[in-house]
Amino acid sequence: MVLQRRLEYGFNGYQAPAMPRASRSTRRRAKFHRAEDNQKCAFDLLATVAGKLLQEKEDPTLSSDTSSEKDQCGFVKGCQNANKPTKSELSDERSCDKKSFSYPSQTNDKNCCLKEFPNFAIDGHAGIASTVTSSSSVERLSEEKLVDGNRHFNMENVTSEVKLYSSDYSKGSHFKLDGDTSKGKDELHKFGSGIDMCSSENLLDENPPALISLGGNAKLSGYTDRIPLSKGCDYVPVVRDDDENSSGCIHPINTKTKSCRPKTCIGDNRISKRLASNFRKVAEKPKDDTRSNSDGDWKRTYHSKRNCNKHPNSQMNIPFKKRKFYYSSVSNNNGFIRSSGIYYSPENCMNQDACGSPPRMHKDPGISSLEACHHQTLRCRGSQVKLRIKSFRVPELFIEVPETATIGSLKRTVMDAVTAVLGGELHIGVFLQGKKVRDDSKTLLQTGISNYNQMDALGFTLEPNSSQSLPIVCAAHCSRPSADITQPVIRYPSSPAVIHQKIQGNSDMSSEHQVTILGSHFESDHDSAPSPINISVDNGMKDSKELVAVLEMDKEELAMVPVLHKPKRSEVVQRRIRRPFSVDEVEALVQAVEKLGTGRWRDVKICAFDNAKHRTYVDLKDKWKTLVHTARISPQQRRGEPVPQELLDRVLVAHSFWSQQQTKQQHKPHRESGHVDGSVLVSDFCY
DNA sequence: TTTAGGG
DNA sequence: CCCTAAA
Repeated sequence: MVLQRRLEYGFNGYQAPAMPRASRSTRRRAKFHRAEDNQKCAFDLLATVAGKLLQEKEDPTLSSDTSSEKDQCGFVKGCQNANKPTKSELSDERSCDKKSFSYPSQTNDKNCCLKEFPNFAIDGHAGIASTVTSSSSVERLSEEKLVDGNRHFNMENVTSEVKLYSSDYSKGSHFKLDGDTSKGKDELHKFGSGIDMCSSENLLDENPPALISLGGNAKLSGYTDRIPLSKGCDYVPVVRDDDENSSGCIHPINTKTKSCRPKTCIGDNRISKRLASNFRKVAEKPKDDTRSNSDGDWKRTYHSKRNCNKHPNSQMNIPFKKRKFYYSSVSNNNGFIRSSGIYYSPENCMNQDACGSPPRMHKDPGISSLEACHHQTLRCRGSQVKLRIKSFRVPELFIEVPETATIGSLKRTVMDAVTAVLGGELHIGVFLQGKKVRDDSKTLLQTGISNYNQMDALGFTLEPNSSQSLPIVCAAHCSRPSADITQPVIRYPSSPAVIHQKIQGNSDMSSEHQVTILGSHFESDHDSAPSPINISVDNGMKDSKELVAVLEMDKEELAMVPVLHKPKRSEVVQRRIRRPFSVDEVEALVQAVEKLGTGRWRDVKICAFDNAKHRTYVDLKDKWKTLVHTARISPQQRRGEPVPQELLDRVLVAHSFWSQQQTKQQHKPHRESGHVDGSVLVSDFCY
């Protein structure tokens, strides 16, 4: 149920200047200290999406697993004498535990309603409006779209636009890319800035979307760096998606501040800081695997997960990744940005006849690939082909935020959306005469690119990586029967059925026209590395998610081909979903700790949570920590599902007891691991 | 890998 | 829950 009316912002692609990624440390600072910081990166955004979605979409398998009942007494008896069990003893414990105690079933099943949360759709249709949203949102969005002729908002940077849709007629909103002319030329040379999303009211009438001009370098408030933006922006009219059927995939984003979030929201802003380490660890945490496994064999699950990680489908569950961009560019007198580290190697084409290998991109790791040049030029100088990218277009984006959202959060959301698009791993597609050139082994000459007369027919596209960029959350088509809660129910729409899109060609500068200008109608590339955001468009234009590079002839400029820094796949990670312990789980934990004591979390895990794949011994340790804390605070201060006081009392007793035991053993290091004391005392806990 | 403890 | 030093 929609609790709030939301503003929905449609972002058509806009000129993509270098979109920086704040350093990790910066992000962390920003997250912790500046809630309104516009540097909040897209990772947070996506992580929030993922987390929210996951939370809302509990594992149906676990949720439905209500058959098991635990035999508390059996559990205790089985472990009664296992105060300090050896490995073999633990094996015995396990067997007895399994027989007598079953991991409490999940009870916190939740519906999959996502519409309460702001929906955020990143739709990579280059120049074509599209909507990716939940069905519920779609309805609302569609209604508003159909009725709302005003409130559109265009944010354009060269060939881009940002549209804002709102059902609220009383207000107007718009964004603008704030050209920062206050900075000197030196600033123009810097990369790493953002876009200043300014908002004002009553600026829009019922006509057309406000178009925002750009000049100089746009900035995003809060950014310390500047991105030089190309001048001479041209505008693209709003092209809206009026397809009521636009549904299937949603990208919920919680843009609220922490205080505004639903209590169960887990999409906290701490996500990104853990990305790096998670990237490293995701594959080495077998017990982190919470994938539901009917046979309870976590090892098998572990292996399957490992294998799954190598599988494309698995990668598609990875919603975001750590990205690092380096910017080192200079702008020439023409205002173009030159990336000296990326260029077509002349040697590859000097001797085209003998050049059996395709032109290779030489990439300086220190050079950003997002340096969208003002113009992309391809020309032939003898046998040497030089290219320059004129501009990249950011696919249109649709976001949805509550009306109560702050301007700052709105800015941040927009920034995140843009960053998410630009930060994804991209591939380069080459189009010639409207046909996609698929054979990488062909030479330019063989392909015809070296033909000067056909230069106008050459086009480049930035194609989001199918496994990483632009994660789209699919709410309506999540077909994972044994969905692992920790494995985000996130997928990239690879089927046209997932996302519907229409082109509203009501303007002379529609996206279609732009594409026409590019000299190509884009052929579908479904058969080759299906783009995660392939959109079915009824005009034949496909791969609309691609960022389009405009080619222009330029006889002066050095060839430059922007290329995105390719993040390592191993950096992809997803924060585990928060799954509060149920009372049954707490009870199981308490019993296990009563028996085994604190400090033996692995044993506790094996003993009481062996079948709970998503509970690691670290989790259990953490839970015990919180339980002790909870037991010590007043009931009024406690949050979440109330834990029976009886359990909390036991927690305190067990905790004090085992703390005492630890102290004793520290004073008696010579003593055996406490079998005698333990068994005697532990028996007190076995009622 | 586990434990322990801070974040 | 995450992260990580230390064992």
